[in-house]
Amino acid sequence: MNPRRKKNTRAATLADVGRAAGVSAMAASAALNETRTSARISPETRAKILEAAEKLGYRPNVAARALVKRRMNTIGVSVVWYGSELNVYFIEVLNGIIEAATHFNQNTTVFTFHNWKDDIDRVGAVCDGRIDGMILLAPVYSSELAARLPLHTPFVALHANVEAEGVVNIESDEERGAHDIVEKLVELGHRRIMHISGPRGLLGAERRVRGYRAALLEGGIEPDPDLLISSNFTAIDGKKVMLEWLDAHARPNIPDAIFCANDAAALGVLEALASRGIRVPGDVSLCGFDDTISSRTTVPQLATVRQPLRDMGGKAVDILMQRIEAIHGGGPDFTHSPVVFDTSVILRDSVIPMPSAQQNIAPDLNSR
Amino acid sequence: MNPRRKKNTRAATLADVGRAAGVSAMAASAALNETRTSARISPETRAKILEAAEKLGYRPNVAARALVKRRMNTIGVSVVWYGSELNVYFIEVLNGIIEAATHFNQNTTVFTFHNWKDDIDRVGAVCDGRIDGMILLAPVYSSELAARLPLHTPFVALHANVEAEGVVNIESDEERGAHDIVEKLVELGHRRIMHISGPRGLLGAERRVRGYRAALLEGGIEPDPDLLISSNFTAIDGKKVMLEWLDAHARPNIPDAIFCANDAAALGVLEALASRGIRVPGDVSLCGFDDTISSRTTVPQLATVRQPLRDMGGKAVDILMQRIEAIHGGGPDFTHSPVVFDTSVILRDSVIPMPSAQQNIAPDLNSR
DNA sequence: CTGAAAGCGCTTACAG
DNA sequence: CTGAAAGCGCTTACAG
Repeated sequence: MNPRRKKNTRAATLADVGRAAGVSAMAASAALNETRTSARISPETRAKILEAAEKLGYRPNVAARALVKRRMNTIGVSVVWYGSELNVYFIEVLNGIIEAATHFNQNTTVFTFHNWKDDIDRVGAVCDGRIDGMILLAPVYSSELAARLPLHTPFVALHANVEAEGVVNIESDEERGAHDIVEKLVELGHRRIMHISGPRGLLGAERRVRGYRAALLEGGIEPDPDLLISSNFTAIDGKKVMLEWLDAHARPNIPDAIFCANDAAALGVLEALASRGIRVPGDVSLCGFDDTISSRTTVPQLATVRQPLRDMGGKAVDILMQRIEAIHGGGPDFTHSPVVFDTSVILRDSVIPMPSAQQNIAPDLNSR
Repeated sequence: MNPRRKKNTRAATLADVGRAAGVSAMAASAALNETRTSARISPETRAKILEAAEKLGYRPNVAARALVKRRMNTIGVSVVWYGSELNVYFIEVLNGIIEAATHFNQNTTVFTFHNWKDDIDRVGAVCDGRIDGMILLAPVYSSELAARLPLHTPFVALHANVEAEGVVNIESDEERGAHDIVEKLVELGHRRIMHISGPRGLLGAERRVRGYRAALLEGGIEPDPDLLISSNFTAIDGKKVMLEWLDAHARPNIPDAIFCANDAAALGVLEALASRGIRVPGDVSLCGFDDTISSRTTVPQLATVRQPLRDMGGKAVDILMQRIEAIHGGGPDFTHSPVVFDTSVILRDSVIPMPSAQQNIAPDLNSR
């Protein structure tokens, strides 16, 4: 256009391709898209078009296509950052989401918020044509706020802490998982079992507390309020509350075992214990929840409850895609009932039988 | 909610807003965007327009806007997954990227590839208007391939392993970092210092090897080829190569200290040593590189070289934004020279003075 | 100061 | 079978 050489090379358009091949832009579109109607393009013409496109490095402009197709081929993921650390839980789920999205030829874009309550409008604001659907990751909001989500965008939630009408939730049997790992600790001879919970009131945190209490009671152990500490699912806070507890209690009173509401908190606890010279698992057994990468990169490796985070992320995409297809017509209908995944206990080096149960064995051998 | 169950709720358009307010779509646009020309909208009209927009839940369609503005307000991040595990290095960098992008009001979309060499075309394919610029994370490709990157999209690389023309690279002084930590080991009395490197040939791996060698030579130690092992930056392979080396060597020949090319490899080495009853740091000192979260969650905590990964991610966004602004006119010019961050040695419990230098001290006291 | 028109790049539906 | 036209939703540039 401009005879003066401009710095920014402009991307080639369909019109450019058509011009180079001596056909109309429309013919180029038909040939490149292999639409039904492209049968009418003669093989030679089509070859010329493909060649021109290749030579010009033609890429269909996604915004233009989206405008007419009303489809961006992109799914959004909304997540809140607590503090400023992206946690590993999120990464595992994102892993599954990206993988599944790629399988459907969809892009994934991540939106981060500070706070579900205040930012729910921003979640809605993002539904402006840039995404075809949205996955809400561990959302916490009121149902009134949830009602403000735009109707024209389909939503799927994962680990939702509140039920929103018409939003399918993907979850795991957290209460069962918590129960099973605490039951295991009891079987191994531990009696004074501490739980470092998530924020009280959140569905996920409460379910884990319920499982913990149930397993204790089944084992004939009366839950000790002094051994139930509330934290917020982060390593930093896990470390903090553990140190505070240790400061307030004499060394002989440390628990036999500690069950943390998630792996991140367990990492913080591990740091706190190490800094006070309390050995894991020699002095206290420790376990987490989630089976994130980090549970395998601690030394000792962390016993935990596995929820198939990656699969759960993938499932969220599957369901979201069904809803998107349904909206765009043609797709089969979808279900509104929550999807519940099983959990399983993963025993690793951080948990050993209560030492008193084997006091004739030298301490060294406990850690192999 | 909707009793009519109108499935296909369509998002409100500017025309809808204009109609509701009794003005043209263009007037609505001017009022809502507060453009210079919007001064001409009377306060009453503007109020009516804002009210109508609010009531209709109007959101400017991003695809339409992008089409005319040639701007998506989205930056892409390209990353290769080795195996199927997203590693912690990536998480830290992504943290910084998302944070900075949010600050500039930009979205971040992550593209994952299997292999830089084969997928470089796919990196280009993604430059189709959906992103305004791209960050390449630790890319490995040939400069010929790099030349195929679309000219119309600005790129910034982080930890690039090959230099591509016109692509600014963000890096850290890895050679210096490796040198400094090995120098420290020498100062502490260690002589037989092993290095478990990254894949030979990769820029980052070579720089660390060079720093290692230089520090040895400065300390009057002739590098021993038997103590230089090549691995691939993963925990799994780090464990494997360490075990192989131990199998091939008699116990008295184990090194005084081991410097791993990254933290992940060091975790694997830690496992390998533990499985053979070799104590860290009692029998051998160990250190990594990167200062990822995992270096703080091992017992003992891992000495390492810190590179400010998060800041580096943020810097990549800063520079990319400059280039994007420059292309869209108006912005200040940008530099093509690489940006080099400082590294620093972080000493932690996994490194102690060479025991022979303090043989009168009981082993227990070494680990506090 | 105002509104009508053109155009971003593409696809779909419709005449010829 | 083919090309010309309309339109997706928005903003910019241009007449009145």
